[in-house]
Amino acid sequence: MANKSKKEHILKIASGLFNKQGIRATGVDQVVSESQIAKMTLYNHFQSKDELVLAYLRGQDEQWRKWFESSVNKQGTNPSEKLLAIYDVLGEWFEDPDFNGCTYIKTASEFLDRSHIYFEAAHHYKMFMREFIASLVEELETSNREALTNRLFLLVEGAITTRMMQTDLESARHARETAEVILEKFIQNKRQPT
Amino acid sequence: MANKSKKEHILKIASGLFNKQGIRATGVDQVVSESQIAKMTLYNHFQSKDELVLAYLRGQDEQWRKWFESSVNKQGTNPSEKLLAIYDVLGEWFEDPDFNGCTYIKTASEFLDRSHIYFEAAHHYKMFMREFIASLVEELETSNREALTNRLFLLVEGAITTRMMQTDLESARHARETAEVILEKFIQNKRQPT
DNA sequence: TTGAAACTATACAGACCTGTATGTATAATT
DNA sequence: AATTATACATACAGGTCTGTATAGTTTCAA
Repeated sequence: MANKSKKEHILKIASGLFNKQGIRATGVDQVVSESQIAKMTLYNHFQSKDELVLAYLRGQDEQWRKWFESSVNKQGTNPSEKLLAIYDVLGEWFEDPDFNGCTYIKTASEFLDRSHIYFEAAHHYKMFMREFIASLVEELETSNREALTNRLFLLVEGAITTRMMQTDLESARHARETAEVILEKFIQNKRQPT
Repeated sequence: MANKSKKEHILKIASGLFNKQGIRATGVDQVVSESQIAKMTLYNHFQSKDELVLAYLRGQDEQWRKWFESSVNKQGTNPSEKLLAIYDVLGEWFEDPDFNGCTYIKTASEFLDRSHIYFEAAHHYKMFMREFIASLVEELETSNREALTNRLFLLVEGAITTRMMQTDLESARHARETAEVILEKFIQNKRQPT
């Protein structure tokens, strides 16, 4: 196994455990034993568990967002279609048998202190989602872009949370249907009569 | 200090710590020292940390829901007013300087295993919120009560999550404004002309 | 083939965790 | 006055945690 890929291997195993069990519940020893490496190898690549966790948070963002944004852009051709596709892609995510909720909602829940470095990271990465919506809304013809962004973002977070909590297994569809109503309300109707 | 109130005192201190720091991050020793009691006193009242945690989850539900439902019922006189009042009351909750997010979203985040007793408890208590909405929707004249309940519930959970994550500090207002649009869409317009 | 870099295994330090054991103090009840 | 319940302080068992120390082994390039 090559030098660089060993670090990636450790990070991959650790990410899986953090996602499934939580950060506090996952010890370095478990990461070591499941990665089948020596403990010192981990500490050669990561200065501390903190650094490993931050790499995990960064990696999840890169990986997940790449998948999410490309999936959305594939499904929709114009901005309002893309905005609605967000909820369809969420639905695909929810159907993944490995779906374990949103890394950042979970991390913020575990480290609620706003000045904690993990909370800050979680907040930071979560804002990208909001900005992705905002960038699509920007392309729309509507009077109040910020208000629309807030509402659509709210629906995304609600869908993720209710799905994670198992309180609404069809939350993605419900969010989409709600988004449709909201979008209609905000968009100056420019549709061609068919 | 009376017999019964000692148990309540311990539970109160523990609940504050669980809420602020999380369940895993709060050790029995800290509960003991901050309660200013002997460790054996805690273990005389609670068989284990598990039992203390379950008492915490139960207590939060009783306490919070009593406050929430009575606040909502105070603010609204008819069902649709009450449904919208939900988001105003959420807003009041969010302004509490001790606001620390939803106990059950946090607990589910910390103990993601669906068969874990804490996750089950969190899910259980969370469903009461959904049922509260459903009971109000029940009184409305509308065609699809379940669909409306799902949407309003989604907005509640989205508002709580975005507020906890600090990604939308006005989420209660945004949820309310969204709920107004949804409600209008679902209710057969029976308003008297004014 | 030699030498540096990376990895391995094992042991340990020091702090934390949950839960128990022991013995004492206090106050109400019998 | 004796009993009972409750609380107290202290110590400890046995396990976990993060991180380090040490010494031996593999890998790979010059």
